Amino acid sequence: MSTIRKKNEGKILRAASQVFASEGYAATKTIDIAKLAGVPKANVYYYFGNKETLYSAVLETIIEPLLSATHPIETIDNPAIALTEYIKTKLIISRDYPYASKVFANEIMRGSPLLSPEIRLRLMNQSTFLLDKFSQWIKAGQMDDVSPHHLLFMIWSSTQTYADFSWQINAVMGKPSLAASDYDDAAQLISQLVLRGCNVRSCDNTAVPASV
Amino acid sequence: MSTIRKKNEGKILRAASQVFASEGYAATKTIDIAKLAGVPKANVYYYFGNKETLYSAVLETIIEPLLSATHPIETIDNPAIALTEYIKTKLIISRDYPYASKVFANEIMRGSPLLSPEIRLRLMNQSTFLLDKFSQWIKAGQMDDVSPHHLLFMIWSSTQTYADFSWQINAVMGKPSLAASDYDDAAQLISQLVLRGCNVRSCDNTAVPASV
DNA sequence: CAAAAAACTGACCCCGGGGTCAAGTTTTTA
DNA sequence: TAAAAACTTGACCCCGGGGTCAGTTTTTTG
Repeated sequence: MSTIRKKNEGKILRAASQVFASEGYAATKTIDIAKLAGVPKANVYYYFGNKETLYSAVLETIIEPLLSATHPIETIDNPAIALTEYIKTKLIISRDYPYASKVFANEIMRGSPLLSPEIRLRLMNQSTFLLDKFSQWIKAGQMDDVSPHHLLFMIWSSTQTYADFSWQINAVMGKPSLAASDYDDAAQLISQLVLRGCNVRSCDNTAVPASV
Repeated sequence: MSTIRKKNEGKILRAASQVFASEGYAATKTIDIAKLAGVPKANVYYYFGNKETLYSAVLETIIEPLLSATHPIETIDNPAIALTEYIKTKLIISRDYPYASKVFANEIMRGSPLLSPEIRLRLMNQSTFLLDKFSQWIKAGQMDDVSPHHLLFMIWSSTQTYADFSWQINAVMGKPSLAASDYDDAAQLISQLVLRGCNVRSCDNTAVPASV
């Protein structure tokens, strides 16, 4: 791929992420993406063919980070550390890919009509893996007998919310945007609720946050 | 208001909730609302004037339940019971108003461009009230010194997610729709995480769920 | 350095969906 | 029971936005 192509696809993709995130797929006008990217509208079509392909390309950008977010759960034995790291990773995704995260969330809300079946499958496999892992930990007595499904939904939603509802969160926090420390605070709170709430045992008792 | 008007406005409003929820504002065609309601498109305009007014009317339907959800926090002194009831109420809203909840969530995600300033204000006041209450409990030593903001976001997101991401949740649960007991399980899990996670003290120790 | 390939762009097409309207029909009112 | 008010509806208008294209410029290739 020529460097010109790479550069322009990048510009358009970044602009598209922003506009799709703030307007939603249907309300997005390709002319607005073009304007934000600083290219004529016809160029958007030259590089991506049509609006839906461009949208799919935006979706693709978040899949990789999303699929590798489970890395801590796959590689760390200690459930307290694994969960803490997973939560941290999910929050970092919300922070570092705010636009694509939002686009992805919207897609899922609509029943993922434009998501490729292959990606759907990989995401379903990932959630099955997570549920299995939680069940194992419960069986092994490493955490209380909570519902793995609902625990998973809680972790997903409370981390994802920082991207999806950033407007609301900024308003309630009374600031125009969150600082790195705010994400740290969120990670700390969510981890604490999960670890203490499920009574997660840590082998080396370094992972459970100190109580007051 | 004539009964004919009431009946038809109701039909159209219910249809509109569904279509707006599943398609989003921009992608919704008024003809689809009309079809679902079983009336000609011109009737939709006869009763609601235009698409945006109809959309606002749908939004209005969820405001009342949403604003009264804080009732437990306002009236119950015991934080353990108050929080448990609040979480339960929020989940019931997700369950009983799945369409309007989704429409509302979408509106908030977009920075609430179509929400009336008056409602915005009332919602902001409500969140300030909740934050104050949490702070009071912390100050009074009734719960650990957690971040009220992040705790609030966690409660909002983990209850709201059952409406917003119902597709995903049903898929991961492996069923076409959730049963009442699933919502009970969710309420139980979320309450447990909050109460134990924040070490909420209950005056009469009936509210903290038993550990395993 | 020519000619082929890639990139660029303004002008244009076209259709789908929001919204209107005029001519009805039904219901209410006095 | 008549006429006013409320309701119904098919047909229509219109424009905005997705998408195209032909002609040009720039870059690459051999």
